[in-house]
Amino acid sequence: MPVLKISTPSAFSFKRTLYSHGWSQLLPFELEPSELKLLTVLDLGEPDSLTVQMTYKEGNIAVRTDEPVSARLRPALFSRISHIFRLDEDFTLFYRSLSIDPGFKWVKKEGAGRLIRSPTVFEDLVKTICTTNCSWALTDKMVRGLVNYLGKKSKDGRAAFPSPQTMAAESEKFYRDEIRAGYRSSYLLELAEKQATGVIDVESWAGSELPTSELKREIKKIKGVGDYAAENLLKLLGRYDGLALDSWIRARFAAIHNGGRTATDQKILRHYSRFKDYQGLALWCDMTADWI
DNA sequence: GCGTCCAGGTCTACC
DNA sequence: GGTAGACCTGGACGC
Repeated sequence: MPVLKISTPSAFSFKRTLYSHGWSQLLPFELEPSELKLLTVLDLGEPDSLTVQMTYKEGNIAVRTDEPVSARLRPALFSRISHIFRLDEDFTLFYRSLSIDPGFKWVKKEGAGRLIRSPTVFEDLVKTICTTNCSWALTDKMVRGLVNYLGKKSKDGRAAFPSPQTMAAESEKFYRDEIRAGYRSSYLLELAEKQATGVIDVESWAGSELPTSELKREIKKIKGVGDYAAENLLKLLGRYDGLALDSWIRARFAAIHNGGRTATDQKILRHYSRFKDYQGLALWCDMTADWI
C-alpha cells in the first residue's frame, strides 16, 4: 500500500497534538501509543468509509489507508487530515503572547497548543454535548454507541462518525435506550435534524467572520450547549479567548495554583487574562503541561 | 445489596 | 441577570 505524505508546519508536534486533549481516545479515533499511531475512519461520500492510519516521520504525516485512494478523492482526504491536525493554523501570535511568561517557554519549544479535532464541526459539537454533566466513561460509551450503531462502515469493518442525515433518521427513544444519552437524547436529535435539513449550518462556523462573542451566542442557541460546551467548541474552531471552565479544570487549577483550595472562576480568569485572546489556550496548555 | 454522591453542565421557571 | 431545582447515566464509596 503506497504511503501518502502530508508536510507539517514548523513548531509542529505530532505527539503533543495527539495528546492535546481526550478526543484521540474517542471513536472513530483509535490511538496506538506504542507506535505513536493514530487511526480514524473517514466518510468521504463513497459507498464505504475509509480507514486511515497516520504516523509521523521527518516533517511529514505518513498516511496509510485500507483501500487505494483515487486521485479524485485525495484532496478531500488531505483536507480532512489537515483539519484534524490544524495544519493551516498559524500559532505565531499565540507563542508571542506566551513570551511574557518564561513559565510557558516550553509550549513553543515542544510545539504544543494544537488541539486535535474531528474532521467536521458537527462531530465535534455532538461529542462536546456528550461530555456535559457526566463522567468520561459515559462520554466514551455514548460516542462508541453512535459510531458503532450508525457509522458508515469501511471495508475493514470499522465505522466512521455518523452523518447528520443518519442521526436525524433515528428516534429519541433510540438515543435514550441504545446510546444511553439520557436527557441529551432530544438535544442530539434536534441538532441532527436541523443540520440535516439545512436549518443550521454548523460547518460554516469554522470559517465564520463573526466576532467571537456573536459566534458564541449562535452556538449557544443549540439545545444542550451552555457556556462550557460553547467555549470548548470555540477552542476547537480556533477561538481561544474563552476558558471553557469545567469541574476538571477547576480542580486542576486549585491543585496547581491555589494550594489545593477551590478558586473562584474570577480568580482563574485573572490568572490567564494577560494572554488576552489566547487566554483559553494558555490555560489549557498550563493544565496539561505534564501530560507527556 | 442498597443508597448516596458526583462526574470535563444545561435548561427552565421564577424572582 | 441571577438562582434553585430537575435532569440521565454509571462508577465509586460507605454501610
